[in-house]
Amino acid sequence: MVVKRKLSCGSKGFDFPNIPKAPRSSRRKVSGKRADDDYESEICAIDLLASLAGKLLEESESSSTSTYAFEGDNLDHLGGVVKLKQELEDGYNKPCLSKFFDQGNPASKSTSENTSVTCLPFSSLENDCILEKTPVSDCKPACGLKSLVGEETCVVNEDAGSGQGEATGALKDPSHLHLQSPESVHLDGDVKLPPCTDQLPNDSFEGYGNHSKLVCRDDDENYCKYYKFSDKCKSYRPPFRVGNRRIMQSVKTKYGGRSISKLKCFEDTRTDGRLKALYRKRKLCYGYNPWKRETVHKKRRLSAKGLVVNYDGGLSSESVSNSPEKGESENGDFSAAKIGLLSKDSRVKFSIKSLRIPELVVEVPETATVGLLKRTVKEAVTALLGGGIRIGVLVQGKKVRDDNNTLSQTGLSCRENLGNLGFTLEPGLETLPVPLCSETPVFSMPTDSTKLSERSAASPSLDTRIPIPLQDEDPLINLGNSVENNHELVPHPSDISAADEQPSSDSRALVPVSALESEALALVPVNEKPKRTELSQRRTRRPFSVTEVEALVRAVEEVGTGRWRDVKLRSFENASHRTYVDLKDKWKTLVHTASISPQQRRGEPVPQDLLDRVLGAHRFWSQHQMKQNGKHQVATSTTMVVESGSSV
DNA sequence: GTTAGGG
DNA sequence: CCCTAAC
Repeated sequence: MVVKRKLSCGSKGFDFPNIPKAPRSSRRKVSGKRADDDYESEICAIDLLASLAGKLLEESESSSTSTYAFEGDNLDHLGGVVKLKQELEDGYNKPCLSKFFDQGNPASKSTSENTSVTCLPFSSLENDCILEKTPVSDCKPACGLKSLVGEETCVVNEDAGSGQGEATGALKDPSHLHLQSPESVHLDGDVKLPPCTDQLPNDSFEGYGNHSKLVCRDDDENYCKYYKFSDKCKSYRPPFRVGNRRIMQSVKTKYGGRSISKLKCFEDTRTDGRLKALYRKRKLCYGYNPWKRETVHKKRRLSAKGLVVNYDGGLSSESVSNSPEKGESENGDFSAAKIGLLSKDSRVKFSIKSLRIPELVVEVPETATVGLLKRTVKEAVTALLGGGIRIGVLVQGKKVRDDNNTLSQTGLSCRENLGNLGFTLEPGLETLPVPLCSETPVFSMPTDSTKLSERSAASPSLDTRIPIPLQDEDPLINLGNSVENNHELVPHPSDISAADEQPSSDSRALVPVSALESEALALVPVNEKPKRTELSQRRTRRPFSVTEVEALVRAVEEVGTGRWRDVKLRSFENASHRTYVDLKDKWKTLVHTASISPQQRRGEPVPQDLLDRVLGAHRFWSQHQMKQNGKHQVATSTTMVVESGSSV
């Protein structure tokens, strides 16, 4: 028989010292581990560029060419380097990149000296991230890619992080990709740069042969650099090589002034021709700031149908003139001059003004804020790119399907009119619609997925439907990150798709969704499989109002702590955005807030009387729980005694 | 699915 | 607000 005693106590009268709850001490707190693929979506833009570079290179190669495997520090033999710099910060970036280079990284210097070749001394690689190494083609490197910052660096900017907004970062119309002769290498000025562009090191995106290097950086001055060779070269394995390519990764990160360097090796078995970005720890490359939010730079306008998002600028690359007389780096580790693999002729320069995702469909309610819109678009782009994207090449408006033809065979050479070269972004093969979030019911999709798929297959358009929470707050505002809010809804008289080679593909980048009473909307990317990163999108911070706090306090006073579900049902049943975990967390912070001096408190002040009630309830229910525990123990032993003695 | 606690 | 272990 279990002895049960009723606790007869009011909400006051107990003033026991706070006694910690029975800790679940046995459980180990495993530090949050990030999925390896967390990074992939975040550098998908790099992936994209690299894929593009690889594609271009592939097409420029004749089928028999690779000779050398880049191994270890044999950078002298690199056929080329493509370096991409990406400012990333947990998917978002900040404008300034200078620090890393200010610290004496020699790689940062070469580009600032009017050389079109950025030479990265291998010695610096230990701070870099070498992802892949493959044999370098010795074919006539018909082209190279060099990205531009200012004029030399490619910046894939997902977030300008600048008050100027509209900075670099988006993907633009493939038709804007241009081929240029070596003599006319430069950007069309279509790429906008963040305010700190001038600080950007000239650690630019360059390409020679098949070797590419990707550099990304987050706002904590964390850098990752990736080297990658065209997959095409996989078939040209040096005799001494066995097995898969080895991939080395060296990541240097810095947190709070501390640097962490890691060197890893991977085996890459991938054969899909895409760059493989290998991340093992998100935090290795990105400072962890759980409150950071991201945006995508974009133009947007309100149309009759709704918001239209136009991605503008940001993804650009430029070919490199690999003239031997150039590119001798200070350290001379690998330069075009030393490489000597690149012929002086038949080189084609590409100035990729921009890439644009032809069609991106997201759904937002009218009441969504700009910040949420940005977030949504960012998710859409991330999902899009992360799902695997293919590059199509258009010449004279016709799609070039034979990847084995050389550029000249395709009719592309520096002597030809290259104005009609275009690139398209196409959805990858994996295009199963997957909900990105499930907090709320998924909307009906404006059009059936079949049609979307058809349209996507028939054109370079990509549809990605993304739900966003319907909220009245701009997370960026809440974060005090006001720079992004300088963006305005800019009326955009022209249809963003007007210049598209697919005029039929309408421009509804954003389709208004009927307002739902629920505070969150669902999204369904139509063509891309989102990655876990998207799935675990952090919710928008929604500070508790005093009213909510009061309701919470009242509920806790009534049902006690430890019954958060009841609290939720009792006082927050209609607040769909408040989960019982939220309430529990809020209570936790309330107790803490009430325990500290008013001077230490932040945010919207909570009336002292409420805080007093918090402490009172906390004390009471803590004690109550203790008594419960003690009673339970007594009861247990009593039961045991009874059972053992009852012989029943 | 809830709860507790660390991050 | 997220994540995870323990229930």
